[in-house]
Amino acid sequence: MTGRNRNTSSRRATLADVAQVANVSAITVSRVINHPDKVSGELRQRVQEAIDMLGYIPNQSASSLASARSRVIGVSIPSLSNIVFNDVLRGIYDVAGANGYKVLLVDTHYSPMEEEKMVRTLLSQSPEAMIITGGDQTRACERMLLKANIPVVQMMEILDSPLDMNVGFSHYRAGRDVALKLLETGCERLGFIGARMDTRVQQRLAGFTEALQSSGKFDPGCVITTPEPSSIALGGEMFRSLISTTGGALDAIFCCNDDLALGALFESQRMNIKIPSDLALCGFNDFETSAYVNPSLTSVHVPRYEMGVTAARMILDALDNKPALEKKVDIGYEVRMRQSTRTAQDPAK
Amino acid sequence: MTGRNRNTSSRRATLADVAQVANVSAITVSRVINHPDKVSGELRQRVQEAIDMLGYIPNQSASSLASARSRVIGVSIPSLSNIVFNDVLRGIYDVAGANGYKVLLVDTHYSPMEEEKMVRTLLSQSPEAMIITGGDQTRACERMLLKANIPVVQMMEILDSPLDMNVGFSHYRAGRDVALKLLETGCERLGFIGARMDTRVQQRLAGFTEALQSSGKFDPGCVITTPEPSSIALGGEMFRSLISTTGGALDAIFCCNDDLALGALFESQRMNIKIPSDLALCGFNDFETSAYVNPSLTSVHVPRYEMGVTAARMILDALDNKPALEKKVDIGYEVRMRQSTRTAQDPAK
DNA sequence: ATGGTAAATGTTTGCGCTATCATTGTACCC
DNA sequence: GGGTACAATGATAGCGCAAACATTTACCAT
Repeated sequence: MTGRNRNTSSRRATLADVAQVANVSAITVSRVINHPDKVSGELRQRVQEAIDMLGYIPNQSASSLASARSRVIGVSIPSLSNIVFNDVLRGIYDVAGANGYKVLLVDTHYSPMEEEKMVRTLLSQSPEAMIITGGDQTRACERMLLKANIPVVQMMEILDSPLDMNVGFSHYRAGRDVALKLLETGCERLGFIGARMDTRVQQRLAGFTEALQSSGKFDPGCVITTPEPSSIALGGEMFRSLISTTGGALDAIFCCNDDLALGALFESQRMNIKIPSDLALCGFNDFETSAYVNPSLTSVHVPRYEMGVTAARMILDALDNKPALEKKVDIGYEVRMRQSTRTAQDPAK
Repeated sequence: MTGRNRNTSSRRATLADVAQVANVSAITVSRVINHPDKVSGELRQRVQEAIDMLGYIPNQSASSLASARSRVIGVSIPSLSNIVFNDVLRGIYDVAGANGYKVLLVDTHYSPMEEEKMVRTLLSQSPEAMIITGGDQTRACERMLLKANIPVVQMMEILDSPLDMNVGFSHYRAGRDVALKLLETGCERLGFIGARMDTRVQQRLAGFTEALQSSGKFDPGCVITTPEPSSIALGGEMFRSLISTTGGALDAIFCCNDDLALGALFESQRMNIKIPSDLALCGFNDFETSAYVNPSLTSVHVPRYEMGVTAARMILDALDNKPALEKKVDIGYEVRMRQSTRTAQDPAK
């Protein structure tokens, strides 16, 4: 089979190949793909047939280069394993995909240095916009993002001075509200279990601490943290450790996320500690498990999917030059009181 | 500020800009970035300074176009919300990232038609390789993938005739093994709860069914399935429903995944059904929760992270023209017997 | 008829980069 | 001292596409 190399089978087909088969100019093929309304029905059909025949797939690199439009949104998250980001990503993908945008996703492993590298990688793809997590970027990373001159959304938390746009909620207030709610149910001695201790967890702890201090009930000896990543296993270990160091004198424990809280809950069952009568337990993020476990777990619910959707919509509006309604959106949260904590009416110990 | 448009501040810097500042040719700058060993130390430093000064970030579209290398691996998964894929993705990202590849990820929502569209999108980015899920592609999708003439890995399940490479395990054998293990512990009447019912779940059910039929213990009335996506809530509902239709005569239930199994477990606690003495329960995928919940949940453990790593490594080897050790890798699985099932020695009911 | 307008299609050019080949400089050998 | 070998750098061309501008045709109002 001579000529195999220069024919349809081997080389990837180009616009020019399609144009030749359809007996039109290359730009007409381009128009059929990008602006079909600008081509007559007859030609449109002829070109489409040639495209199908050759199995033509446009070369997006060439298109991006020529048109300065990549149709890519860069997204940076700190962890692929933390399922908190799944829902957020789903929101972003749903909105971006429905509007013809691809998502290029990177994982920074909670490291600003790595984030800087990853953002550079993303920017080299000429994304039309970026969605990044939190406000803890390096100076160099901020400079790159500003210089890129594209819409940027920082998500997950509310920032004092975002680079551009911002959607999230106040982890500080959420942590404070948890403490207040626990106090309301008659709990006096409150403990805290925290892992990873990224900025958002630190803010939760700060709010929690502040609420306790202002009612004179803060005891640093009841706070236990670790830089290790959260897991159910770790929650169990830290629970056991906190119970032993405090001599079992705690009324309630706030775990910085539901992984830890579920680990604590399961461990408490093994230790024969009654939840909530012996000890109340509160998590954060409100996983589906938390609502169904027995006793069900009090947690802070966050509209993560909606946050992803909002981030993507803010980006799209900015790209469409729509006047942004707000550059900063507080997506809120809700403390969901369940069986793992006591009720105000029944603060029995 | 005249001239602002043509200077560093506004327009994105190009190779030529860097070259001019460093007083070298453009190709030298390119070499500093891509083949630094081919440039003398002095020039390399001068160029690097110019790059830093201008905040130059290469345009990957132009690079891809000129070099026919995109450094992109396309990955297609059926669901972003199903956390089973998190671990797999983590494996892929870790290996791909460490080797300078970007991952372009799409979600097909378990639809072959959507998968076809998404694969077309991925191919338009000229990926150097593709990792896709399962073997349930449309004919057109298969044709596109073959025509692209790049390494392709189909993952998650073992296929009879993969398009190219394949890593996964036999869901059929896993389902069969679960049935056999449950029979070994003295369970006679086995039920099945399945949701989503994608091909892999169907294979688990087929294996499960086959094992029961060959020992004359299969009862289709004990099988309950739905095309809805799995969730803990759904697991609870289906459990309640299966218990009521079978009149509570079951010895054990195999849930097609751990979401459903945990939902069933939590619901059984509320219904005051004793696990495993009244009823044994087995899940699939072995989430972390399953090992720590009380009673701990028997489940089928799958090395998902390793599967992702293996998929990426197979791709890299193929791209390096290393002789692939095997085109098909069985990553295996393991039925982990825990407290939610009985033991062979103690088959008490 | 004449000019004017708009729709349909084509020609040219350049996006930013790298492969390829060409050139220059430098060390080294017999 | 003339040749060989190789390292370092540069000039040129072209990757595939779409923006910008040009041309053709059809149709209408005057």
